[in-house]
Amino acid sequence: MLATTTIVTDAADPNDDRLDLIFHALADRTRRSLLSRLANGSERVTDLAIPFDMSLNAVSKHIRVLERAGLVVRSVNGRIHRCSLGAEPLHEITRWLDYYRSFWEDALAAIADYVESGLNMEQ
Amino acid sequence: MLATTTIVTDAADPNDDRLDLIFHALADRTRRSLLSRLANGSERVTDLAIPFDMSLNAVSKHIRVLERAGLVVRSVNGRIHRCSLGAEPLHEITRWLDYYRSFWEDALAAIADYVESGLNMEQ
DNA sequence: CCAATATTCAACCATTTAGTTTAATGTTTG
DNA sequence: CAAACATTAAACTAAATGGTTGAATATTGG
Repeated sequence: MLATTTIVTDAADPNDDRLDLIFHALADRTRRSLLSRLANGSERVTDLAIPFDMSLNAVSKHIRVLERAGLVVRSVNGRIHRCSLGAEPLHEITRWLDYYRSFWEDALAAIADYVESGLNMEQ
Repeated sequence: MLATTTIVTDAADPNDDRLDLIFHALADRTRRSLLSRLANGSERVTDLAIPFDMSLNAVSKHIRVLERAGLVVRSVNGRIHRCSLGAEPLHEITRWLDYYRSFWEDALAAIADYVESGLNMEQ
């Protein structure tokens, strides 16, 4: 059954700030690629930058974006900055998805029903 | 145990284009709010725009961004454009998450092990 | 100590974004 | 048909983004 709660704006929800940062960080293939590299283990900034066709500085900036989102954690040891994956955002985004998945699937099921029954879906 | 596959760039992967669009679309609270509205059922553009403190045109543009990402599907009937949720992106993003979740959890477990065993994680 | 290394900072540029306002387009309806 | 309605199009602005280069900072090693 469809939930009846109407979520309208959630204006100024502090969670929204985090989701903005997380989704924005993931909306770039270079950054997603960096994450997939880190899934194989932590790496220095310089090493992370090697395979990319852009300056070290650019990669450094990308890493900072990931860091702001909590997707990357940095541990500084002398001049070496070692990056690894951050956990919370994955959970956060998973929670977001899980929450909406039910609505989504309900809504899509409803649409499928309309289609099946041959009714006009408009109006 | 940690996976040994090294994913480096995945350059020009057509899937990346889609993920860019999807994550970008989700990286805005107005758009996420629109999606949550649509989870309660399809709506006209005008109605969707009502609760927001911005012009109808701005909302119209947001809807187009969601549409490009496949998150919203539009069915035009006369002058009325009825919007509803699109399914594939949810699956796409879920697949992405599921794929990386294993690496993620492995990596995080490895980090936890280091911490537990009191070893220096750098180098 | 001095040079090389690892990384960021700062200033800049082109492009995209998110919003605005003012038309334009097409559809209903009295 | 003419006016109201639903929506997009177009042109514009301010701010953010993704990249560059060149300098600054701090650490390490010979």
